Amino acid sequence: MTDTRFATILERGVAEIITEAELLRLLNSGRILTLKQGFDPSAPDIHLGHVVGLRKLRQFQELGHKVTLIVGDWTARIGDPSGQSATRHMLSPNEIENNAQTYLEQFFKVVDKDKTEIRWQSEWFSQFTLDEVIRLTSKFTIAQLLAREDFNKRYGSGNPISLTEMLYPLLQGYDSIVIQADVEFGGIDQKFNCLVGRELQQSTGQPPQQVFLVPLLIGTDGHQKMSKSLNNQIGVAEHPREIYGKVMSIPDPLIVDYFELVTDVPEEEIAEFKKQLKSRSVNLMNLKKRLAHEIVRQFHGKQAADEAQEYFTQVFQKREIPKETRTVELHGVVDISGKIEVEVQRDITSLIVEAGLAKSRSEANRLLAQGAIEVDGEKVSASLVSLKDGSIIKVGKRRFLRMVDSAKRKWETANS
RNA sequence: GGAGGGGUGCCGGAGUGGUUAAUCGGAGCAGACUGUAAAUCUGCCGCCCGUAAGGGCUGCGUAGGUUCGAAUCCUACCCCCUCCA
Repeated sequence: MTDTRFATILERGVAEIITEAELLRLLNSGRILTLKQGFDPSAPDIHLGHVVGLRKLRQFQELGHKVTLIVGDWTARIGDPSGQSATRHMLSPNEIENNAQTYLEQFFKVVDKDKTEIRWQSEWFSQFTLDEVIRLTSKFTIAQLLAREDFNKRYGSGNPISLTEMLYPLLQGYDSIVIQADVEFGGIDQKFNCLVGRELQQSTGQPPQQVFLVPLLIGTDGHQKMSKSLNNQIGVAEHPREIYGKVMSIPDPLIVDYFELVTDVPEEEIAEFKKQLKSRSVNLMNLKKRLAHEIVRQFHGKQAADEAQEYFTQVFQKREIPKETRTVELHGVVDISGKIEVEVQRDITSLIVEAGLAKSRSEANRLLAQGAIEVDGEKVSASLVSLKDGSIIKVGKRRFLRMVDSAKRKWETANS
């Protein structure tokens, strides 16, 4: 915009900035800004949806600013307002601690640890008195809270809203006062909560924080925002192959969004992609492979990304057996007298249940009946199958198992 | 304080005495097609035993009861929601 130095940071992957002019002024002031980011330790796993905002934090850090990460151990205790039947159990201090730990590990895959300060809500909320609660709540009216879209919808349609849900944004806002946040980051769905922080800061004479809202990333289902509870997420801590595969499975129209929001691929290149997509002069699958590679590399390094790509090509495009497969001991190939039996009969359904390729015996039976099980490339229909050392069992498209008989191997080395 | 509505499988939501492991939709899984895309078609979709045919167990908020038989009827209890005050 006005300043080319901040062009990318203020334009790419941004849903809304409140207020942009003020934020620009702060950026130009030369002051080290306090960037606020909060999280509830109730959901420790970070997925690509979170990464959109975290990447922004990172970009600000690269300009020299400082992140203050707030561990919402108190808001998590109240329970995030979203479930109707959500019988949310109180998190134990232990769980919170563990969740926070997991979260931090993943958080610092994106955000610079050295420029981050971690604060716990309990530092201030555990001392909170009723007097302070009353003072805090007195600053807001029901009408103000009902202005929030989701509350309003629920209220209008006769759905319940609990008091603690109303308290939630106030607590989050209070955090901003304590750490004197200059900018709060969040997804566009956090707009209301962040704005409450602004109001609260003003009411105590603090300059109001700027609010930096990023778009919500659509999940692998192609419709709804990425979220763990919708099971359409791609977690940053997932296995590289898994991340790669999940990216490959996103619907095509999402490709450009993903490039923009979760990769560093330059804007010009993305513009080129768009052009190519329009004229259909690019192979979509290759573009997607590039995307998947970029994303895996970001969290697990180039080597892992290469490996995941190779795996994908091999297993899904060429339909080959992956090089490394889980192995399972196949007993009984060598009989008591030491003679080698070439094959052994095994009950395939119980075998794949034991190996964890199917959840239950019933499921295994179903898979068998549906022709989803192959042994050494041959579809299996009876439950008794002949296996030998080195046999490969394939269940569905992507579950593999290699049978190994170490006794046989030993026998062979001993007799050679 | 008063009145009313409701608790069914992962989710939504039918079902008011037997043919109900429970209609239907979504999600999920598998097969065909394929680019682990989209679209489409087909099948599956509680657990256990059985190669199979088949059998057993558990299940409609909880606990009892009526009945040859209950998600469905009765009793008590628990929980949730809405409206009025």
